[in-house]
Amino acid sequence: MPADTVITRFAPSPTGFLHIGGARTALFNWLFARHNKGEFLLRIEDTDRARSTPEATEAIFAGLKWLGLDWDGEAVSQFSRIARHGEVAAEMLARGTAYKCFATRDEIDAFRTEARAEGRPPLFLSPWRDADPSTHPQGAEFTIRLKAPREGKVVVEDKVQGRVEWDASSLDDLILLRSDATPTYMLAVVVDDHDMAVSHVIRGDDHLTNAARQILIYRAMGWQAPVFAHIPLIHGPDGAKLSKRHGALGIEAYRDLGYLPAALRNYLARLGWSHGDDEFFTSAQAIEWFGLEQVGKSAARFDFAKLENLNGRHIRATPDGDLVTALDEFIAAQHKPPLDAARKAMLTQAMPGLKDRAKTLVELIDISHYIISERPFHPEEKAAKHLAGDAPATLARLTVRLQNARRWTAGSLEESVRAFAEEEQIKLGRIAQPLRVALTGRTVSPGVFEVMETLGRDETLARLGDVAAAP
RNA sequence: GCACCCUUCGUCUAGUGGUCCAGGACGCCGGCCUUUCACGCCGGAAACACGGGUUCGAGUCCCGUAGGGUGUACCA
Repeated sequence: MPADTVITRFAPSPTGFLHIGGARTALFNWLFARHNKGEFLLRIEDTDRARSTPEATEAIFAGLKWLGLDWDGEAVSQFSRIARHGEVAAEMLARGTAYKCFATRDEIDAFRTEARAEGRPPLFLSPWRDADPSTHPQGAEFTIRLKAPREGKVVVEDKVQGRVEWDASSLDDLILLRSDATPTYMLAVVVDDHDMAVSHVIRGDDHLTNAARQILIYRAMGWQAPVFAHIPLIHGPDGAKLSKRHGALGIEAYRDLGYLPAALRNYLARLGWSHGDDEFFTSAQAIEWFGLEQVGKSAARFDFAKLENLNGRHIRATPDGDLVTALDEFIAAQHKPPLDAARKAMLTQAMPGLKDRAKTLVELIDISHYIISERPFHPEEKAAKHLAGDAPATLARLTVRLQNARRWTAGSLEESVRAFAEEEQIKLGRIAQPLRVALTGRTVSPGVFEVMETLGRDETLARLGDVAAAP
């Protein structure tokens, strides 16, 4: 593989579902890799054994698959690489860029508490940094710390944030290997990113200061650091950090709400990244256009109204047959009775009139109610009003005419109903609404003549009969 | 506390010193279309956080203030 191949990775920790912020990070990595014809890798950061669960790992896989973010190769378990992490720590010890620290947790905690109380920086400077090995306590537990430079600057040339620098004195000697010999996140990411030949690290900007520390580890090992790009976080509608309490729903919640993966990708890409005034685009276009240069620096708020609008546009842009398939899968996922072939055919036929009226799959099912459900219908309360007064009598007269209709198409049906309204000297609306309610049980539906055509003569007449028979 | 990042309509954003009395999109308001509701179309209200500089000229550069965010773990 050529050295200039772009390799990105998404590295979630399996401590819960794939949330929307993680999904966007994954999306940006995927977009960047695909744009550059590189690779998009997946690594599960499961070194925290207490909090990691296999269920969460599965949820992340499922979430990425549903969103359509395919990764290259097998997902890597960070925990499985624990031996290699230990090896690197040992090498750093040998190189003199790390040291054993025998300070106990209690000592460190006490130091920090005191420092804070006195208003001093709570940076723990280990007394073991330059200790002679002969003074090391025998058999005592120890951690391995990075021997970080005490002077100078640490610079991150970030593709999104620009040049950011810290005084080395503000960074502590972070722990590389815990006292139980397991690696910390800092060590593990660096070793894994290096070994996986990751060229671009694209992640949330909550990791920006971590980049400074990680660069120190790269330096200590004499490795070349990857290109960093810290993208801004997504905030909740109230501007606060997106947390579970603030509607940071798992990706599957968006699926259940009836959003299309294509729409979610579109929306998420547009959150923080732009390509001029383009708002509505396909993933192929996003891949073609994507670049780190057009990623903004400020946090964005999640806005359901806009997602919904975009979703509606994607629904309208989806071929009718695909929409029926999506509906079928959606219904199956909800454990509802599956659609039979006749209903699927009706849905496909009616879809042009249906999809204009739905912004989500949930709404699409709702507006398709007159096809999916069985007669007889019990009209909704406000719909029933259209069946009051002389409406049933008028409907009955219309039914007779309909029974003799020669052609059963929306066009000819409209002709005869219009003619009927003229004879009765009523406005079309006076008969169309009762007709709609009789046929769908609702006041809202696609054009009533299309509904009749979709339903067919027998079903239409049967529903009209139901109304006539009602008390 | 300290460090770092951010700040254009309610929201997402365009804007890389003059073409910006700031453009688009969502949402909102009004209208058209119409058998309902949508879709579509037309129109409207709505923003450069504040204060100093630099410059002939600043939304665009610099400094400060305010507000927001992130980090500061033997968590990732």
